[in-house]
Amino acid sequence: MPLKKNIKRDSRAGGPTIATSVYDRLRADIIIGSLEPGHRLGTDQLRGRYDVGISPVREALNRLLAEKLVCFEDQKGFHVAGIGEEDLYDLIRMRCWAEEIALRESIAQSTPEWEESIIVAYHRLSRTPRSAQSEKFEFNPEWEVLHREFHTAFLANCGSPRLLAHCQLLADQSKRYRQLAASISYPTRTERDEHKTLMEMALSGDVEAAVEAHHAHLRMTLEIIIGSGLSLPTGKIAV
Amino acid sequence: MPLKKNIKRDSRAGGPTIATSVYDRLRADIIIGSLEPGHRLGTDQLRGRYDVGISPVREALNRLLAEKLVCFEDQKGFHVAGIGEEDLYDLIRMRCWAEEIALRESIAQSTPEWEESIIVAYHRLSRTPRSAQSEKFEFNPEWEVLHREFHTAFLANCGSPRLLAHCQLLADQSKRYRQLAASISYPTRTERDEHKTLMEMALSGDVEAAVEAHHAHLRMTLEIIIGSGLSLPTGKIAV
DNA sequence: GGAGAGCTTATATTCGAAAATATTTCGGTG
DNA sequence: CACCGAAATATTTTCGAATATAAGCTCTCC
Repeated sequence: MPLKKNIKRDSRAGGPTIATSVYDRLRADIIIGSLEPGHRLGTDQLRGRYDVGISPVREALNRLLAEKLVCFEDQKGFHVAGIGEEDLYDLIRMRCWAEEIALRESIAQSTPEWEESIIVAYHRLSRTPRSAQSEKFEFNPEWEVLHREFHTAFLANCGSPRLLAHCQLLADQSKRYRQLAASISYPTRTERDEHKTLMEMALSGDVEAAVEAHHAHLRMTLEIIIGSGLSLPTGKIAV
Repeated sequence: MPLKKNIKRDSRAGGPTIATSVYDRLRADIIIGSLEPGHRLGTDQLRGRYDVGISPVREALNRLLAEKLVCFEDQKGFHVAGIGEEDLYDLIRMRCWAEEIALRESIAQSTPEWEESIIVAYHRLSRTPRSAQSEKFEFNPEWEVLHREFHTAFLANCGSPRLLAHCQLLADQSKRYRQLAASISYPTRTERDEHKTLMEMALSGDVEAAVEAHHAHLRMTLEIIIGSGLSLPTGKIAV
């Protein structure tokens, strides 16, 4: 259950507003799945859940529209955006396009610093456990941060702030699917090996091999979920 | 000056909320430039400008974050996102990438309906005046709607809702630059000819020619603004 | 002269009640 | 039983005052 503390008690000077804190927690709850796709986000409900007033709740909800994790309709309020098979296809496809461009640009402008950042990111990621618990999959926030840094390292040299931002946004939108895939495939999938391959291919300078390895990695989420035969909840998709 | 009516007087049942109306007007004012890049968006100021309460103003501002037309900092409020030369380069480059993919996919899956939608959109656009006034450039909302429909027609067959949405978002983000370019180049630039070329190239089935014509068209905004020697206001860019 | 503390002013944020709107329930009629 | 309209209930949205925070200004001390 939600941890109901520290939002009101301490001074916020120089720190996040209540609205920003609610935003962070709402976002995390949607990504982890404790607020499920399609779920109504009623202001009274959230007020109770996060122990805050209506105004910060509404501010947070409006801000979450930017990430397409939330849908909104005038006078009908907000609900968690849906997920679905077709959307997953589209999202992975989109990620392959965007990240291919960024990867190609990054390799084309390869520098020693870029290469080193990938190696360091791989090293950090590989010494962190994928799951917070070993018997069953449990979201590990630390691994997630390092995982994002690892993947960002490949794209960071592309020279386009907007492209990089877009790749990040797509990665964020993939998180819900990735959590699902992780809980299905854990502990069978050896992501560490996949990450090593990505690094080696990128550092080899063989653009086509690097791109293909990258695509294969992104598609794994799709294959795991579709292969599981799991029926994804429908509900309105936000793109 | 802002038209201060019809927000409070009529029942809103089934229609847009006050917040949504403010959002629309704020957005339009930013794009047209009456709210300039870098401009502080104080809640008291906007309250007076749009004759509404603080809550709808804040709701609208939070929603505008999604389109990167507005920047926000906890406790420091909102301001209009900046524009700049480097950002313009990046944005055009990004648009070229994204729209190239969408155009290639659309041509690859060409259908008679797709072709017809382009022809109809061209016809509608070409019989509408670019400027609301002939002696000098004045924003013509009708032309803008048809212009967007024309460009969307080319990409709509790409089969990816997310890619199409992203192209739309990039086009929205380009609007400020496009208004600027239009006021510089009017009436010299003959956009109608450019649009005709785009149509012909796309319908010819020559993918490379169509893509190149498309890129050239997108780059015109960049060339007009850079060629004018105009110094773009700086200020924080939102990507 | 510069740095820091304290005070004042401006404005961002939050509060929670009131107003507006949507949804559900109930009763009447054909 | 089905449909419609009215009333009741639930929820969203807005209101505007109160509270919290940042920014600017002044004074004092080293």
